[in-house]
Amino acid sequence: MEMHQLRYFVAVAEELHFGRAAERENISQPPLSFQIKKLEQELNVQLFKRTKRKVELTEAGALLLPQARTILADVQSAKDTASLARRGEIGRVRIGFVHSASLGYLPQLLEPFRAEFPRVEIHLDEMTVTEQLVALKKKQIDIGVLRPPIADPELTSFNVVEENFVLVVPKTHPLAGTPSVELSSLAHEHFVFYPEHRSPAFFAQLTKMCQLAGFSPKISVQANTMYTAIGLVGTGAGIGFIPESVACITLPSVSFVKLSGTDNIAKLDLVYSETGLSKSAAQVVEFARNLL
Amino acid sequence: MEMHQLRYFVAVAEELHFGRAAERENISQPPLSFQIKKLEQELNVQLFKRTKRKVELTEAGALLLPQARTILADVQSAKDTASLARRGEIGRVRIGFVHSASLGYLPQLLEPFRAEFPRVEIHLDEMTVTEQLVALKKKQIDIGVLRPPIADPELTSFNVVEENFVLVVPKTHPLAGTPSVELSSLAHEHFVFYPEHRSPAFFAQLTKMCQLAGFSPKISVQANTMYTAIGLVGTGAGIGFIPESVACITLPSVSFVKLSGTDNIAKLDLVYSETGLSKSAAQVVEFARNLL
DNA sequence: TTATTTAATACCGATCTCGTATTAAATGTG
DNA sequence: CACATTTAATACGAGATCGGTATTAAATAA
Repeated sequence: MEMHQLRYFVAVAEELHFGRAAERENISQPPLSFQIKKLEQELNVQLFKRTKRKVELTEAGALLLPQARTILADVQSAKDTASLARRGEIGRVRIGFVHSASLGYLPQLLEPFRAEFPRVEIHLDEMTVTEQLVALKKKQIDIGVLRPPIADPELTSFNVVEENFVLVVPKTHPLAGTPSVELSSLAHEHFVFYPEHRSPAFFAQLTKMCQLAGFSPKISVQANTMYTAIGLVGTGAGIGFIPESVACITLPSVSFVKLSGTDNIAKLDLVYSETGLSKSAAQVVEFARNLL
Repeated sequence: MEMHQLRYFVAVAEELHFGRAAERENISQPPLSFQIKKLEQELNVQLFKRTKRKVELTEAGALLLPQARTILADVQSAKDTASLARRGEIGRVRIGFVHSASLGYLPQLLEPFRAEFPRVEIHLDEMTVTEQLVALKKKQIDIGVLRPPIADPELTSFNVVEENFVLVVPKTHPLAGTPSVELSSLAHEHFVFYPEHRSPAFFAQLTKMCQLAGFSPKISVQANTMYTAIGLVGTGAGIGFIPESVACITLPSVSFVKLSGTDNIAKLDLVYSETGLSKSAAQVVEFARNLL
């Protein structure tokens, strides 16, 4: 049972006329008659009752017709799928991201992307920067969203978000309610920090930021996520830094204070490996680039 | 996109090895490679990532695989359908029947038939004898179940049920409760009869039966169905005849009495036209014949 | 009876598929 | 590091298949 035989069968079944069906299929009538006969021989059943004057479907033909149509439609749909896949408009993209990207950048990127590419399945995994770099190498994720800088020469990256840090303080702290504060005035404070092993570069950035302001931060406790950091600040464990976009999480026990001064910028980069990047992942990358 | 290309594609996708896939499809490796390449060219997308050492599906290939399997399975199912249709084990059979056959004969025939041929769709239409004969000619039904005799030489028929008539009388009638009665003793009674136009032969049979017993029946009212006849007897409109199998319908207001004497046989015939009988209808006819 | 319509048949040429032989490249081994 | 082995791709030729043209046979209509 060949594809063209099914096409021819459907054409004859719909036209009920070999000549017109042949015309519709852009072949001449004799080979069409031949192919129908061949199909009938293979199935060992008469599909059409034909007199010299009239063609009609047999019971078997009528049963076969909808199935033939389904098969041809499925073939078309398979072709469409291939076409979408070629353009990266269908597929699966696995994205790793640091927890702090989930509030600001990720929705900003993915909401419009999903609207334009509804058939691209996005698989999200919250991971540390370190984990993301490993997963990118192992091809376990296609794209990482993390805090720069990254050193690996095999990975491509570009900056997608730049925002200021803000200070989180307990409601009971003298700074609570202050519009802004100089970083250098915080030398005596105790800090809720982030563990070095999860994001060495981010840790280094924060430390260097403090040192440029003239002090070494006294770390009272380390929090795995910024959400817990805010919580810990609320319990009086110290004060902390978070990127502005995370400050949309408010607790009754904490206040946010602007940091004045330069070089207190929290960056977010999109990272991927050029080699073996899937078409749909490339679409996400391109989309992110155009968003800038 | 040809059928064999889909088969080859699925084989390679499952084996992930051109040599083994070729063996499985009973062709040699070069033409298989060629067909896959051709398919990729038509779809304009790479389906496999192949090094000289390893074959794996691309994203597009992985998306195509389930669809290809579906298509191949549907083709197989279409072949199965054709095979069943050839043997008359699938299809639609339209059966016309007189109302009085619905209680006794029809379930007796159709219940075991449906068990053996579950994919044959049975379409039932309650019709008068006259209507059935017309519908058979017009090919509106495939088979009729009616009360003989029939005269048409183009129709084939055989007897499927022979049963005695019983007498229906009101509970208040002197005969109520009597075990049996001679037909000839009913000359003075009024009868609930059946209209001649619905089944001329049946009407004639009943009339002749009475005349052989020595009287002409006095008809008080005519009932379209035997069910209404029983009801009318219950209201005191007269007494009536029904085939034994219909006597399973009881009303508190009526009694049934056996008729003694010969030639009071109600017959039911199965009728069909040999010409243009569908395979599945032929299966029903054969099944009915074997049931005897 | 004749003209017309329509599917089937006969035959030929072009294309396609498949097989054999061979090549090229990657991996594993002595 | 050279060599054997594995595996997919390439080259080419034989046979099958498909489709085209010309024609035939049969059924209907005039």
